[in-house]
Amino acid sequence: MSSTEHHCCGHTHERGNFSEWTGRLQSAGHKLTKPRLAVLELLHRQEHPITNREIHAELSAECDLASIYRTMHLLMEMNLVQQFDFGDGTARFELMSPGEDSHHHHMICKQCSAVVEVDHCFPDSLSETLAKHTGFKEITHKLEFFGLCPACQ
Amino acid sequence: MSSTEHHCCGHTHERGNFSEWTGRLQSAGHKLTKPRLAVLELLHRQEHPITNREIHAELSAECDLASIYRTMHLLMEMNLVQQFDFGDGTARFELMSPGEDSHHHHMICKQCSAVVEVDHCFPDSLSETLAKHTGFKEITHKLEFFGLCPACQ
DNA sequence: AATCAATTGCAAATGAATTGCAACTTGGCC
DNA sequence: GGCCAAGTTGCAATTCATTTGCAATTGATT
Repeated sequence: MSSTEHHCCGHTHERGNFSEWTGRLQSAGHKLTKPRLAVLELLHRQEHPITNREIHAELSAECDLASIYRTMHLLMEMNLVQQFDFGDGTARFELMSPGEDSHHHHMICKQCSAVVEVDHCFPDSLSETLAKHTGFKEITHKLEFFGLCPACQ
Repeated sequence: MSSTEHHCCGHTHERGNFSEWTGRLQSAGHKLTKPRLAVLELLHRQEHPITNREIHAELSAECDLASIYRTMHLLMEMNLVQQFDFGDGTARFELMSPGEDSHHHHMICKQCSAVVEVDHCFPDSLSETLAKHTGFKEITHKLEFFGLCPACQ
């Protein structure tokens, strides 16, 4: 067991605390397995959304690809991750603090795929207008921006 | 040849004129083949974006699925169709009048998949704001709305 | 009508995501 | 600490959208 150095109190280098997520899992009756902990820990260190394949590339020793997909489904159901679509046909996921509204979007460079977070969200105001115009309810949206980053221009 | 009733002057029931698209294809050096004409004609009759599989279901007699995919790539390169992503893992396409700015979005019912066009789009000035904040250029975006349509509420 | 490059159909390949199932952990219980 | 049942995992096989290789066909040109 040389690759799993995460003891019960060894998380001093990380921002936030794991118990936020592990607690949620456990109190919902889910097991705290090695693959789930590994995936959570990896997600926790990311600055930007990451694909299941990328996660598997890092965790191939501790976790099967299929389990990563299954873990991600679970985390989605529990609203612990947000899924994004950067338009390249593979889903990307980002860990989300439970409860907190972490609604945001991204700007992706068409050339080098650099990612910048976009915290402003314009469509929220539009959603209400749209609700009136269309009669739809419970409106959500998907919005991502694409462009050329400074380095690629 | 009972299913292909499209003679050279028999388009009286259609809005717009085909030559807008066929002309573009031809003058760009592409052949006016039966599959391409069939796809264009079908796209031309659609109110909403349609998938390649849906197109193939209607045109299985005149056109192979692979050719539909290839035709769609061609039309995309030539900016004659717009591609949309309704979040279900299959691309949808909509014919676009050449030149004309047909930028728009959609509202899709999460339950019955009903589609409504959304012509409103937040002002371009916001894209400029983003450009300033992020340093990105040539900014485009993908935006779709999801909700419950009146019938499904 | 002949020619040739572009295009097609078919079948096989790719890549993301899902699933069946036997073997294996986790967490609760004694 | 060891046992057990339910929940999970790994692996392999499957599904579904999309792409591609290639030989046969077709459209445009002469």
